[in-house]
Amino acid sequence: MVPKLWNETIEEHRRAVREAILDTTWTLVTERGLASVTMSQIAEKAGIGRATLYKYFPDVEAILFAWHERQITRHLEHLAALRGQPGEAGERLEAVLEAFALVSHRRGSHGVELSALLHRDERVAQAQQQLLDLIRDLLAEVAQTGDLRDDVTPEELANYCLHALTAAGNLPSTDAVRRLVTVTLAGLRPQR
Amino acid sequence: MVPKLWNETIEEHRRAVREAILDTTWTLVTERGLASVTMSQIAEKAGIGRATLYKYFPDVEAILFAWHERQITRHLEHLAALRGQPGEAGERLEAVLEAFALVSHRRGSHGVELSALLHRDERVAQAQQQLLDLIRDLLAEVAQTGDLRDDVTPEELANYCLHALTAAGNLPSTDAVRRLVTVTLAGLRPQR
DNA sequence: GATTTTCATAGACAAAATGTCGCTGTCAAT
DNA sequence: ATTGACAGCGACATTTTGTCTATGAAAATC
Repeated sequence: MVPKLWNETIEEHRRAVREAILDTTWTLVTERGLASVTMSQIAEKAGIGRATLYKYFPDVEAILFAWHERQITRHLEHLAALRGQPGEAGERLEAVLEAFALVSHRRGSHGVELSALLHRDERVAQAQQQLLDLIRDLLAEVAQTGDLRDDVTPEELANYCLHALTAAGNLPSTDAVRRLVTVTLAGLRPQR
Repeated sequence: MVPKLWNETIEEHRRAVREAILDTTWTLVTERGLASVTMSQIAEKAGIGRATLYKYFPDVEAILFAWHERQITRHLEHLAALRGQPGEAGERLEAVLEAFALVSHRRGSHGVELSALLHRDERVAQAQQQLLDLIRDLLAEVAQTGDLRDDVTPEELANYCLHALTAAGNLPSTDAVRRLVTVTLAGLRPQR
């Protein structure tokens, strides 16, 4: 799993080992379930000594934190790119929300499982906050155009959006995800 | 923690021990976090022998499953009672959704944490399904009155509701929870 | 009322997992 | 070429786990 001899620089090597640990751990979690994953198993499957593993992470939870942080960061980059594109604020909002819903849909109930479990972690919470900020700011933009209800703050609406869209994890088809986005957006519009 | 001598019937005693195990485990989880909770700790804190604990539950995960099942059952009874009261379908829907949101609000992020983690369990999934069914049926009733959008099935709308309302766990005040319910309901109404 | 059966409890043991220390060998800087 | 830094891992003490068995109290039977 991990190159035995260091062909690259040492820093690059450490990064590669770290990645391998993260991937291996995630594989084990999806295969055997969360509770049965041990440091011993991870080390063996990753092809490194158990003591070495402890040089990288203090325990299984820390590995899962790191894995989840990596996931969130990737998704954040994706969503930030969508948000930064040219166009109407309303359209960009829809694009971002749909992208988030599709991510939730792909990872199914597994991802939700962990994201909830790991909420307590400092860095994960921070990444989640960035996600919330991104939506909040976009909602504030939409508010400028008058296409947003004004009886609830963008902050609270962003919180509503993220939770509502995690429902995509339970849906069977991408069509259903589309409908979910539509419904969620309907909650945001100004009320007569 | 647990009565040493059996003053009650034996069945009653077992139930009491079981409850004590559930409560103790939950206390430990909230105090020290999920990963650090062991069967040894639980047995010690509950005041029973470790081997005895294994007669009740095979591992920590099973205890958490049971705890969560108990929680869901309690909430289900509460919500079912609200649903069965007399009155307009729309009003009962609002009452049920608000009650669910308040439950999510009270347990904060902790409860959500676990409810997600434990989704894989058979019985918990079943209980969650009952919750979904309850909302779905109520939504179908509302549909009869024409106060529900008809481009999405009650099934999917129920899924949307439950997830959107778990956002209450992140909210600071019950006023904010009220607003969340309002927004969520807005997503359900027929679109012009 | 005496007995037998049932079963809750916990002591004890083996196996597994954990966390750490120290030695070995490689990389990088001087 | 020498040396400091550090990745890797063997090995040990400790903790946790899972199970087996003995003890004794409650319930059932006679």
